[in-house]
Amino acid sequence: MAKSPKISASHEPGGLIVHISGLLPSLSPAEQRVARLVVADPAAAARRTITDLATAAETSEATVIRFCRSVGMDGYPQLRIRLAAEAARRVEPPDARVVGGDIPPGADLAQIIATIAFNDARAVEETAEQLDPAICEQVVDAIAGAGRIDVYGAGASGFVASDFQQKLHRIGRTAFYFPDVHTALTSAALLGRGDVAVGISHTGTTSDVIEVLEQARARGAATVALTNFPRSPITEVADFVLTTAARETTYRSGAMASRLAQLTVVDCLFVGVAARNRSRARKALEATAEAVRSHRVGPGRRRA
Amino acid sequence: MAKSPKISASHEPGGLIVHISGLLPSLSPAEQRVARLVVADPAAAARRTITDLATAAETSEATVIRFCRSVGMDGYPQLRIRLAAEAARRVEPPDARVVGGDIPPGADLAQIIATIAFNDARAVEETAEQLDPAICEQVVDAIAGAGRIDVYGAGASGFVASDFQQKLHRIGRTAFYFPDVHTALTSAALLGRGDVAVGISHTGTTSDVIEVLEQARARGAATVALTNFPRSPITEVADFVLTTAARETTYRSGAMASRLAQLTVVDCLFVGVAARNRSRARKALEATAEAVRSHRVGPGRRRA
DNA sequence: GCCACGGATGAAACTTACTTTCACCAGGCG
DNA sequence: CGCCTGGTGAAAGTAAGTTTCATCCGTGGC
Repeated sequence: MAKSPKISASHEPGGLIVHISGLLPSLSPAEQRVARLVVADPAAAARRTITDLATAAETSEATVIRFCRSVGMDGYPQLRIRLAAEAARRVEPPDARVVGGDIPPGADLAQIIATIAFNDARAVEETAEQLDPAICEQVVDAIAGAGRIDVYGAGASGFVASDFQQKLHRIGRTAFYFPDVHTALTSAALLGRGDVAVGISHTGTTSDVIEVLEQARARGAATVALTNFPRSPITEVADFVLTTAARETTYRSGAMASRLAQLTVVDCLFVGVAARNRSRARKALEATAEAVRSHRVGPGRRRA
Repeated sequence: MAKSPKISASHEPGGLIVHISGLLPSLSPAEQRVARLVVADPAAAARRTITDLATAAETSEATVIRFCRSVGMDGYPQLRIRLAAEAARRVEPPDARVVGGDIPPGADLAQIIATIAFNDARAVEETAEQLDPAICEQVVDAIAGAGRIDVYGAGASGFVASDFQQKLHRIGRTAFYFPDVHTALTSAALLGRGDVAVGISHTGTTSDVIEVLEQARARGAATVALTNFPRSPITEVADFVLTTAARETTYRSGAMASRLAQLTVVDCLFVGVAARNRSRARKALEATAEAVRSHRVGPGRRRA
């Protein structure tokens, strides 16, 4: 029985379409008509029902099924989803993104969005890659065992600092953030051995933050710096230096990508600390979530 | 009220999966079970028959159909094909990283970092993909031409709100943020036609923010909602709805990835507004940068 | 506490899509 | 000329998908 010439369906390296066109000549006339339709527009074929496709190929459903078997599929539905997958794969690159650079003057919003997202995502990824787990570990240890944690930051980095403080607080660590330098200095003066001070500054040159960190260090607290520049002044007053990897672009300023990168680092530290005592952290989180529950309204019903 | 906010319903080029996870909370329990299966493994779902999937989700075929309709498909076959296409597009199974999931108890810091960074980066990318430039454009227009802009947000979203306020302020737009609900309500009551109110809430269920936005809308201001869930209550009081696409994981809470996604959206709006009047924005930015210069120390200073 | 209401749900009826069977036809060959 | 053979579609059969509808359950009004 020379029947059922099933061609290796399981593995068609060049793709299903290539595979089909390869054995096109070996198909019967009616099947060839089907095959040609499929090859011409896989995506469209995937959308059609078997009856539809049969009609378009001027043949019967039975032939379409036979075609499916001929190219190694189980049946029509399988062919359909394979075609859909195939079609999706060959549409790929819409890459109009402006890499790393500034936004061009004439850019439309879609371009702006793509550019920002790309740079933001890359900053996050690259930051993670260059983060030293060993140093993170030490910082996490310090924070997890700290009597008190002060987080400092000014301007855009202030948001990150504030966020970190709030996170630590939520899992039951005693943490503070001060928007005001004077208060921060006062607080730093009250730190001591066993406490931790975290200073956040993208440029690493914010004198306020450096000053406060210096004070904290003088009092015996462990100091941590989070900056984009490993050689910047802030690193000189820090016991531990964590760096972000944002290639900040010129004018758009606001340290946009860097802020995301900072937040990522903060999140890592946070999760690390929380993991130190899972059950306690979880309980604290649940308690805090519960606390705001009454400020939530029921989930949205679909609009009629 | 609820005059159908502009949720790009048909427009979800950012991926079906993202779209579905955004809709998840607005689905009924049985539909959610289906949705979770689909999101967890789109490729596998595409291979299943409707009966199969229904059984796996411990529900009936009818519910699966309802689910298809809920996410905007015609029926099951269409969903299947879209899923297959989707699954094909996202290529690699990310090796050790824990996708979208929680951090495993025994994870070491390197793993934690990789996981967080991956999810964060993805949230940013997927958010950008599903953002509707047309709606952004309208929002940017509104903000660029607004007499006054109020930004509302509570908890974690409060940071984002505050950040947005600060950004707008830096380029010379009159913007406010209020950490306190009462003050916010008061301010909202003073808004009027030509003003813009932006409400940020990851879940879209924060009653405080909804309330304030509602007030603003009643006074004639254009209202913008930024949330992860396109069917959540906040969208009912918003003229424009912008969505993030963070698949927030369970316990680690704090809406970590979502916050980055929110910031990305905020940045896009910011740059969009700044681009409306480049020279003025640039001048404002330079002025603000100049203002803090004296708080910066020279690079590589030796310890003082 | 009762009842009306509306949404959620699955069983079953129903429709459509897919698959198999089978009879037919055309051509090739003894 | 008759018999086989592969290709084909009509029609029967089966499975998949869709609709309908009765039931259930929670909610809010009285």
